[in-house]
This record gives sequence, structure tokens and C-alpha cells, in this order.
Amino acid sequence: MTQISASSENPAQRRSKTRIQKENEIRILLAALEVFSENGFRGATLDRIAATAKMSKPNLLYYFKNKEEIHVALLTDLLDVWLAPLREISPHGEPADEIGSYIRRKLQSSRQFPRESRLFANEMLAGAPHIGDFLQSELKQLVDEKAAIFQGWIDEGRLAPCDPRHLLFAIWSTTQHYADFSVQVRHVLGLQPGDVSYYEEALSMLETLFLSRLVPPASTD
Amino acid sequence: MTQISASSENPAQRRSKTRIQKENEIRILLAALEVFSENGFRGATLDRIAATAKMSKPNLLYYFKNKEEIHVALLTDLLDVWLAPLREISPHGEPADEIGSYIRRKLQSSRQFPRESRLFANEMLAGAPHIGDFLQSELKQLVDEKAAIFQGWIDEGRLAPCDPRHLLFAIWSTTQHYADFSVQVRHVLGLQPGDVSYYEEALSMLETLFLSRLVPPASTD
DNA sequence: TATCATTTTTACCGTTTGGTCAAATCTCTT
DNA sequence: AAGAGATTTGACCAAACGGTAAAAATGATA
Repeated sequence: MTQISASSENPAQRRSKTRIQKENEIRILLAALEVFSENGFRGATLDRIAATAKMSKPNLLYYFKNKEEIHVALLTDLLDVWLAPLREISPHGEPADEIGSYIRRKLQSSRQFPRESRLFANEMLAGAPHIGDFLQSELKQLVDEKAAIFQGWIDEGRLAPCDPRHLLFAIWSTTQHYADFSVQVRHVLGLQPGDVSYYEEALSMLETLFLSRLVPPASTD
Repeated sequence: MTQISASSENPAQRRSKTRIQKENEIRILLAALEVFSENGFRGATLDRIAATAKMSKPNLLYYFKNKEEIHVALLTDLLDVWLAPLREISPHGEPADEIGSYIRRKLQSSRQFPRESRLFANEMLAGAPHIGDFLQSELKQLVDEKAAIFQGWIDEGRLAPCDPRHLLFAIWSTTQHYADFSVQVRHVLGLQPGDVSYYEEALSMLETLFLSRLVPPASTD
């Protein structure tokens, strides 16, 4: 299950939440995640979310005052999930270990939270209208911090010279691809709709790609 | 400019297209590309497309009989653009040259057609409702063909053992990321909205990543 | 079991949406 | 300059949309 937790300022600032309230907020957020992650904010409708949550629309609006509030609640939960794997990168480990385990965490995150990943992707494609501030401040800051770690390794000759931030982009894109473009992956590999068996192969590929040499040095015959 | 070309079966099967017809179909498709690529199919509206094309909605519907037809026209054009770089991979070159130039073509394609790339991404996120067949047949076939080339190189020891199809996924995701997630890239790098100067750095990173060793072999001190 | 707060439903509202139609205008050819 | 065909527009429609109000039903508690 996801970290969906239902925030605080819902129906008229009640002291503590009812059983029904907790249940229904989660039901709504799960349904909304399903719908928003497929169709984006503008493409999602309250009717669809309500139908997915098996709930009438007015009932849904009893718990969240409008469409935007549901979306905000989802994005807020999402950003924690998104940042978690990045935060764990440590300057004290070996580059290969740190990068390797970061890739594993990211790939695991794609596998476990594909809809969250697609929600994020939809927000990006739309030009990040709701989380532009987050990208510019919190994310940028964390990236700068982790990029400095990579740069340190480069200066010590423990990592090939490269732009550390673009290295992060490469890790993000390759790992998230398996969640965001899973339809394409499955169609190309000839797998069934629910089949996510490709994640093992994916990890193997990404370890080869990031941690060892893909193309052998040019021979000098 | 894009390869937008306006297909054949539009207003009442006319023999050949008038000047105005050609102009307006292109205007509409460009506007639609803008709107669809940001908001996806469901999130896009005819009113917005018409407004972007500076045209009344009924006028727009004089050229395309409905929303779907515009979308299909865009996707059809798109798929050619998408496949072109892949088709060029040759079994006769050096692995490093072939992979390197494929990356350059893909990255160039992201830079030149970012909206087309986002249109494609939106379609994937929605579960490929309109191009599922293409993915299963045409794309799968081409991927199998090119994967066989890679496999040949692996068997000859000229490419590290890996799943060739996942190698393609890695190239697709890393290159398309710069178009699809350009907002994030710009925010993290601290660049202005229009600035795409990161493409040079990106190419350098991807060449390092795919063509040389990123992490040095473990030392045995 | 009566009471009160919470939850759900029914009926609705104004706006937006995809799309139609016929009339009006424009453009091209002769 | 006239006529035919191509293009554009304004007025409109039904359905879907986001959202509201108030009554009805349910749940918790004493």
C-alpha cells in the first residue's frame, strides 16, 4: 500500500478523525491517484474519481473541498516518496556502492509506486504548474548537495569526470521509465498487462550500464 | 519546423488541397501539438486548440471532423519521427559508433521535437490507448531486429553482455528525459524557461555513460 | 432508545465541453 | 463583375463538468 495518509484541514477542522473519515479519505486518494496518474490534472474528472472510489460525487466533496485539494494532497505525499531514495546517498561509501544502491532504491520505488511515478511524470509534462516551487527550492538544494558528493569522488579519481547532475538525471530517467512507460516496455517485450517481471532484467542492465564498461576499449590491432 | 503534413481524408474527399486548406491544417496541427503535448488527450480541449490556432472552433471542425481525428493525425506524424533514429542503426558499424550516433540522433530529436516527445509520453502515461497496436507490432518488430544486431555484437565480445532491449530502453529514457522533463532539468540546473543549453552537457554525459567506464574497476590495494 | 453529530443522497446550478447547422462571407475562376 | 465553390461565423445543443444546498439516512453515545 502507498503512504497515503490524509492531511489535516478537511471537513470543518474536526478535533480527531472518525473511522469512516479515515477510511473514506484513503479510498478517495487511492481512486484519485489512479485517475490523475493516467490522465493528468486537467484530464481527470471528479465523476471518474468518485466512480473509481465507488462513492457519489457530493460525498467525495464532503471530504475534499475541490479537485485541486485532492491533487495537492497526492502531490504532497508523492514528494516524500520521490526524495527518499536520493536523501540516502552518503558521501562516506564507495561510489559504486552508493550509486548501485541508489539505483536499486529508485527502481524499487518505480516498481512499488508506479502510479505515483506517473502522477509525477504527468505534472512534469504539464510544465510542473503545481510543484514548480518544490523543484526550484527543495529538490535543487538536495541535488546540489548530492552532486557535491559525486564531484568529490570525481576529484579523487573514484568516478569518471562527468556532470554529476546529469548523472542523476540519467538515473532518474532510466529507473522511472519502467513505471512511466511500462505499457511500452510490456508491449516491446511481449508481456501481459499485469506482468512486471522485467524489473530483474532492468536492474541487471542498469548495473551494467552505470557500474561497469558497456563497450570495450577500442582494440589496437 | 515539424514534419506536420496534413493527411488525405479531410473535408469531403477533395481532389487536391487549396492553399488555405494546407495552411490551416498545419496551423491546427501545430496548435493541437502544443495543447495535447501539455495536457494529454483528455486534458486538451477543442476551445484551447482553436484559441491557440487563432481560429473559431467551428472553423477548426471544418478541417478535422473531431478531436480524435486531430490526435490521430498528430500521432501518425509522430511515429515516423520516433522511429527514424532507430531505423538507422546498422549491423556493419562499430558498436561504439552505432550506439554513439544513435544517442546523438535521439538527443537531437528530443531537442528538435520536444513537444512531439511529450505527446508520445502523454500517450504512454495514459496506457497507450491509441497506439497500443503500433507498439505491439511495428515497434516490437523493429526492436527485435535491432536487438539482434546488439546480440550479435555481444556474442562477438564487442559489447558487454546485457539485454539489448533494455539497453534500448536506457537510451530512450535518458534522451527523451531532456524533452519530457525539461521543466525539472531547467529548475534543477537553475536555467531560464527558454534555455536549452543543457543539451551539450547531456550529450557529454550520455557518451560517458554508454561508451566508457563510469566507475573505475575496484582497486586491489 | 432517544439524541445529536456525522455521513450520504437527491436534486440541482452555472459553466465548459465536443459538436452541429445554416447563413454569411470570402476566394478563385471565368 | 458574376457565379460557384470554399471558408468562416454566430447561434445553438446535449452532455459532461466542477460544485452547492438541504434533506434524508446513518452512526455513536448517553
